[in-house]
Amino acid sequence: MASGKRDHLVETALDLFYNAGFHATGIDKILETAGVARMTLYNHFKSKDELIVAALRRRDEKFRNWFMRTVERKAGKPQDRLLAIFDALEEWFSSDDFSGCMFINASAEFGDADDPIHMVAAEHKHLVLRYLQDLATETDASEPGELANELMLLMEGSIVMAYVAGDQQAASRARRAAAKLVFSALNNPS
Amino acid sequence: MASGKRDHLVETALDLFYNAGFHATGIDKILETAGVARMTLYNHFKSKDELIVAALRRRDEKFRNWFMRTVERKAGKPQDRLLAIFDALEEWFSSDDFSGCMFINASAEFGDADDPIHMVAAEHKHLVLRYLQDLATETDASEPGELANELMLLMEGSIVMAYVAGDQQAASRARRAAAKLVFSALNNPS
DNA sequence: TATAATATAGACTGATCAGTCTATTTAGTC
DNA sequence: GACTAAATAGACTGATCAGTCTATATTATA
Repeated sequence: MASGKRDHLVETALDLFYNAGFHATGIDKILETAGVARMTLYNHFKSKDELIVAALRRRDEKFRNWFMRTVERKAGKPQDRLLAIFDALEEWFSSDDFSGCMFINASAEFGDADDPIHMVAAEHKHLVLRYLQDLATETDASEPGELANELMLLMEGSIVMAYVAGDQQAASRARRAAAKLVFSALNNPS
Repeated sequence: MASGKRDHLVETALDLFYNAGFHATGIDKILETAGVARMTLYNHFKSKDELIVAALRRRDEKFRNWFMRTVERKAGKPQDRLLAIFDALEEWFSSDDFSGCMFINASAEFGDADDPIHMVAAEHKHLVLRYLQDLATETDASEPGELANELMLLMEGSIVMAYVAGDQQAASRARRAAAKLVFSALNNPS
């Protein structure tokens, strides 16, 4: 058994960090919530920053799994899946514990691009972008890479508008814009 | 003289909060940097949170002034200005002290939508959106409100990709996507 | 020069922070 | 039952946190 305590700590830290922020969540709060002893944490992680990195890696794994499964459940044809992205986002935004994108939040608190925490956030965005590129490549888009980047911008923009400005329609707005860009990419061979 | 000390405190706090984050920046650091006494701060502000709100209000004022002036300097015709938005962003992204959008960062640390700090951030996004709507209304776009919302998504998305993922081309990518949406809005009366 | 407002230094509180250490107990393996 | 690894409680450090208080000094106005 590769330590269920470690798993439980990561999961607990993930929830607390996501809902209350990284600096605002103290080690004591995590230990108390997880019901785990202090030294158990420091036997598994060298520092709080390492725990943060572990929590972000788990979040990346869980989020992308959920995201890809949801997109692929909502639509079958490639170009439909490009729009289903925004249906998945809408579901996310309206869920009870939506607190924005944890990786945008992490970058906000750890702004140095060389910080390992920031680097995990960057990596997450690259992985999401790669997924969009995979989807776009399956369509007849003239430049799938460019289309994927455009949809990525709309995706990130809708996350920000939903979270910061509280725009309830951010996802559907992004979807309509995406439809135009997809249409354009499919009908404008360059 | 309406207290130059207060102004100096707000300005100093603005710089520190923007570069290092809100929780990570202590009162002591602000006082030391500003060269101001402790009680001077607490005579002007009831709490750190009030200072944060004041700093964000100043940032909103300074940023939007710079942004609008820059857009209007870069282009004259309404539809050109809609694209000049992204030239202004490119300038911002490549400046030395770019640390993302301070209001996105603030929302990340103060996630509760009812928090006065989060509310100032939301207000900022609404004001930026209103500016885009004003620009779009001056064009012949069939639905200027929708176009403005679409460009807003691209703008916020490019900020995220530039800051979190370190995408150096985020602004120019957004500009190309915006050009397609502007073209679509000008040639598809609905 | 007298008055009043503003700013000063710096001590102080009580809480919280991340991280270390020790001694004990629990749990799994042979 | 013996041995080993993992987890436990909890005290402790030294730093830092936001915020309060006091007594003094500076500054501007009248």
